[in-house]
Amino acid sequence: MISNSRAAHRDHDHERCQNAALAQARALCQHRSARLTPAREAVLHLIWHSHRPVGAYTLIEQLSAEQGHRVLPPTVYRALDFLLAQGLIHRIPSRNAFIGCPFPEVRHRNLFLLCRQCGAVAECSADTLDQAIATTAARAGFAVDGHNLEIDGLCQQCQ
Amino acid sequence: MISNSRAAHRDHDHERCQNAALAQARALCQHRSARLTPAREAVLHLIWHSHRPVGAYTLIEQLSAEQGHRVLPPTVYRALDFLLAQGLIHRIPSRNAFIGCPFPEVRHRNLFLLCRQCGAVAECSADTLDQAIATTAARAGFAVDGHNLEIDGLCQQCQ
DNA sequence: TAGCAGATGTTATTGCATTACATTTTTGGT
DNA sequence: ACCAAAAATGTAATGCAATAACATCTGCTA
Ligand SMILES: [Zn+2]
Ligand SMILES: [Zn+2]
Ligand SMILES: [Zn+2]
Ligand SMILES: [Zn+2]
Repeated sequence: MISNSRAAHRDHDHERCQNAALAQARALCQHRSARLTPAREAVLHLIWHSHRPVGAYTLIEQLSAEQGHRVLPPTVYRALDFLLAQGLIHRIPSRNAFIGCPFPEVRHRNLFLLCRQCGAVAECSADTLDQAIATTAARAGFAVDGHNLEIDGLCQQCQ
Repeated sequence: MISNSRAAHRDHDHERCQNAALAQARALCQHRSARLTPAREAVLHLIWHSHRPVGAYTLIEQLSAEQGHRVLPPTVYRALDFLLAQGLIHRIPSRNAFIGCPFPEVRHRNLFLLCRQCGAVAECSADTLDQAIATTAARAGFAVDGHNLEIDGLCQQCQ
């Protein structure tokens, strides 16, 4: 099992998270010949501002402030689409919000731990759990493409 | 494990599903002294029209047609809130839509099988899977309130 | 240098959900 | 039966999330 909950749900030097994520994104995009343009990188940087999911319109506001002129929805949504396609961010459906992926180089299913107190979201990837999900689906004769698991509760810090 | 996938993802006499759901809802509300008013029952009936999740604005249209006058959003959302609180329906966040719960009398976590072909959604309750989720969360020091698991893929009929 | 594909700018619209306040209906105590 | 409180419903307006459609620009390649 890999997880970023130790960082996400604790006090930590978050600039390291942010810098690491940006560096990794640049490396990954270079390797894939995908173009991490300034606009896309700016959105990714804003998303990594914290471990809390961010709404698209919040990003629009922040980006507008940063760039000194009014940024419109399609600009941000296009950047988000790119980042989603590259697996650099995830969308949290229950929140209509986006969060940075801490391990974009690894193919993985979606598994999030959402703390109702501090709002931070950690991501995990657990093969045993993915297996259990596959098994359950198989018992219903269901062929799995993918899944999204959101676990609500309290992180260790907030208990 | 309990599941309605045998019915939801196959040809079947769906009126029986609908009638059973309505009857059960009435019984449950009576037992709880919760008021399943005509408006609420009408919404529940519409939701049980099929095994596909329904959006709120679709319900608004259908209810308007049924009642012969313009029904406004808060009317439907209030009914939905009631039905959600009673566990008679669930919201599927990834679809912004609602679906009837086939076993509202049993306390359970959310686990849905969404067929990308036919659009039907089956619901399951699997203790072993709930356990696996709890275990995974526990390993991250996370105290679980609840979870929502949406599995995308193809149902047996559509494979 | 012409053409193309990808990326961005711009305007408008659609869909989903809630706030706030007025009115009506139901309920339980007298 | 009567009244007050609570619950439910009606109504208007608004806010937030996402997309459609079309124009323009940029960088690459033939
Ligand atoms: Zn961090
Ligand atoms: Zn991820
Ligand atoms: Zn049915
Ligand atoms: Zn259910």
